[in-house]
Amino acid sequence: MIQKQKGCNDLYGREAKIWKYVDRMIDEVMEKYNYTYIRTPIIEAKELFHRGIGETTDIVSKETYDFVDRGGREITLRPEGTAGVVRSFIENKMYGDPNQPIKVYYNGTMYRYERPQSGRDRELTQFGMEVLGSDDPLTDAEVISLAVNIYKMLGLKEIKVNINTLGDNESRLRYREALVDYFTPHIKEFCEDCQERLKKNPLRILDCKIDKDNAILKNAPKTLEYLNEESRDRFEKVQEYLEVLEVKYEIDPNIVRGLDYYNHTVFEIEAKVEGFGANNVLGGGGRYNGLCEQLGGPKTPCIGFACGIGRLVSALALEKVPLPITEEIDLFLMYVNEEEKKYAAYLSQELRMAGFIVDTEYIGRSLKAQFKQADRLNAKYIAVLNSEDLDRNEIKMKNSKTKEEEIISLDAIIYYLDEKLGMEEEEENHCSHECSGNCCHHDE
RNA sequence: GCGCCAUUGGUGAAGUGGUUAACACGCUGGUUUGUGGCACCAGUAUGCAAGGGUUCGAUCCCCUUAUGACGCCCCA
Repeated sequence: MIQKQKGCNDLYGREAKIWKYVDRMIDEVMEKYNYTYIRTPIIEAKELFHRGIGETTDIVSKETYDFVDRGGREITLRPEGTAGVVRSFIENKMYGDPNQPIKVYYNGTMYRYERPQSGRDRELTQFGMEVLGSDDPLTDAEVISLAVNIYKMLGLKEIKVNINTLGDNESRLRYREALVDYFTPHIKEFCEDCQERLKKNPLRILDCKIDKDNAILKNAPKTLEYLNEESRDRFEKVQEYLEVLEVKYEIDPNIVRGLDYYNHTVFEIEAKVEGFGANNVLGGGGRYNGLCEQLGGPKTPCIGFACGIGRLVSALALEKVPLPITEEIDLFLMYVNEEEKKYAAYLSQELRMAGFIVDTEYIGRSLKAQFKQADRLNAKYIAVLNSEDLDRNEIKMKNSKTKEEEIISLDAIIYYLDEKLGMEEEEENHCSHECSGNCCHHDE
């Protein structure tokens, strides 16, 4: 048997409906914030990621899918969304658009050659947004609140926002040096990974899981102490705007983002749900004022955010958030003989065009089995086609719930369904029944 | 890249170095000459991830590969 590739997933059935729903909600919220959709290619020049994300990051040094195409070009499957968006911004000269800043969002698959585990796949779907062309701290706050609002809109309650600032390049470099100076005399007391990190990315030592209780680590210099005045003011402004936007957040000086291009504001949004695996970060982002220039474009301040949809969907499931996913059809058409079957085919098409969700029998089941099938499909109504009825221009309709049967005129079927289904909907809106799961969507 | 555990019908799974691989659900048919969801009866893996090895004999032991779960590194 040919199996799917490691760490990739087939999406179908109920799960696919959930993803589609999440996609729709993302579109809806993004539209309100006036972000426009952008789709960039999954394949890009290898160089884009090497120059953009940083040669030393693991993501680029050992986790990309690289190949040489038939024309000898070095291609990489995108491991994240930002680099492609910035490439597009430069290539399409969006910086020349009078309508600044450019606010875009994307939603697509990314590829990382990693060992799969809980919350991590090789093919992952992320949505994210980028604001290109503004250094206003309000954009930082807005991107964070936008992300939070998407989670809220979907019904997630247990989320936590952690923010930090890396400062501008000058502050960042000074801090990095201070850290190296601080840790170097004691590095032997730390784990092997940390010894390696001291050389490659000393900021990472700060959130080491093994050495987290080490007093030396706890007393390590904090980013905030190394900010120059401008960076500190900027960070304060971001916090002021977050308060205006009523976003609850915590400052976590240990947040270090994985990609080299970040400076100033960085943030992560965690799901605080029982049962989430080791990877409980739903999404993260930050400001990257240097990336555009680094990729050969004009100096352009930008900020962005990205979220793994797989993790988001898991969080929704773990929090048991009710979703408006319908798994019902309006009508199932049953038949036995060929004449009835032809009429069923014709009638189902007519009714579908009239706006109803209609299904019928395709594999020659017995009438009894067709009833079971209608039941499985959660058909609200069942039409039992009978040659004799049809000859009289009539059809027998059965309400699945009440078991009531009525013989009605074929000419009246659309009117009949409209009325009956409309009544049901009204009942649902009043929500007289116990919704134990996913039939109703309650606004808070 | 490293570690640990796993892989048995449509599904959830039990199980053993040796004639017919439990049980449950589902599915199909019947009891019911065209009305289901209940009940009862019958049928439903020549097969235990793939390949190789050990053995008189392997689903069970060993090796390799693939995939899955979880963790480390790293990251969303």
